[in-house]
Amino acid sequence: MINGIFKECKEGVLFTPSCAFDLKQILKSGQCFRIKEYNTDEFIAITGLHVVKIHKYLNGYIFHCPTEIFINIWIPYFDLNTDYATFQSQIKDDSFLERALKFGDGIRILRQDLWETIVSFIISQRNNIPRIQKSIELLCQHFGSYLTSIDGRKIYAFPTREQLVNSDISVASLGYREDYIKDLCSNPNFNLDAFQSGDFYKTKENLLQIRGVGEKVANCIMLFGLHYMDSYPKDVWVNKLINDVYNGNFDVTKYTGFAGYIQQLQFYYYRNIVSQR
DNA sequence: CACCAGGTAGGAT
DNA sequence: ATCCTACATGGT
Repeated sequence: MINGIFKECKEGVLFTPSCAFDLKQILKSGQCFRIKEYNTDEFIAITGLHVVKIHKYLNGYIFHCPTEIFINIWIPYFDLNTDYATFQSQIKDDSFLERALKFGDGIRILRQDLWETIVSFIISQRNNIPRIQKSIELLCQHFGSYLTSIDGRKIYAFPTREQLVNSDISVASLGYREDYIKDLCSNPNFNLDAFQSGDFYKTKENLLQIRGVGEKVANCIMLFGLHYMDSYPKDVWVNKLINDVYNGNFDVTKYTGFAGYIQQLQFYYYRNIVSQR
């Protein structure tokens, strides 16, 4: 682990970050829709069939799980083996980005489950974040496997394709996106292995074959579900910011190797602060 | 009432 | 190839 240290404690694992780890920022950064702060400084994170309670403790976080699970599941999920300090040190000569970094210095790019990411970002199109979260929560509650209970809250896994394919998913009120999800679940040609080639353009081409996936959603899936760090999704906020701050052109090639991280910093700062005035 | 939300498909030019 | 518009739903 590069940006912090961890050690066993009686509740599980105490993780003390040295760089770029703030759960509140991460859950409000728009890359994931299911990390929840259910009480002040008490969080639940879910990936695949794994659930963990995390609570803030001193200048770190306690993960309520065995050390082995922390190492095998949560270190990769929170991308703790990537050094964000190196990325951050390359931000200079750009006062907007410097302010964005100051505001969102706890953001990391998660390594989320691919299937969940595909479905979630199809739902995200022309939608707003609270409603996306609600729809996804309804899908999980109605069709996902029950995992466990944390402080009285029942936790469900994200539904598999098999769990969705013959279900009436209208309870999630996805609007016109419901058809996209149905198509995805029932398309016999769809196979998650198609996105594991390791080639940026081939992978994007394959993603664009999915009905409901265009340029922007494909880039989100590439960044958040496949960890292509050079993917730079342009949504309404990023387009607005490029116009307002950079007079219409932002040279992303300056940040090769971590363009997606730069995008997250810009998105999080602009959406939460600058545009609120 | 109009307008917006982490856009895209399908059709017209 | 590039431009245009309809699109479900719920919130302000």
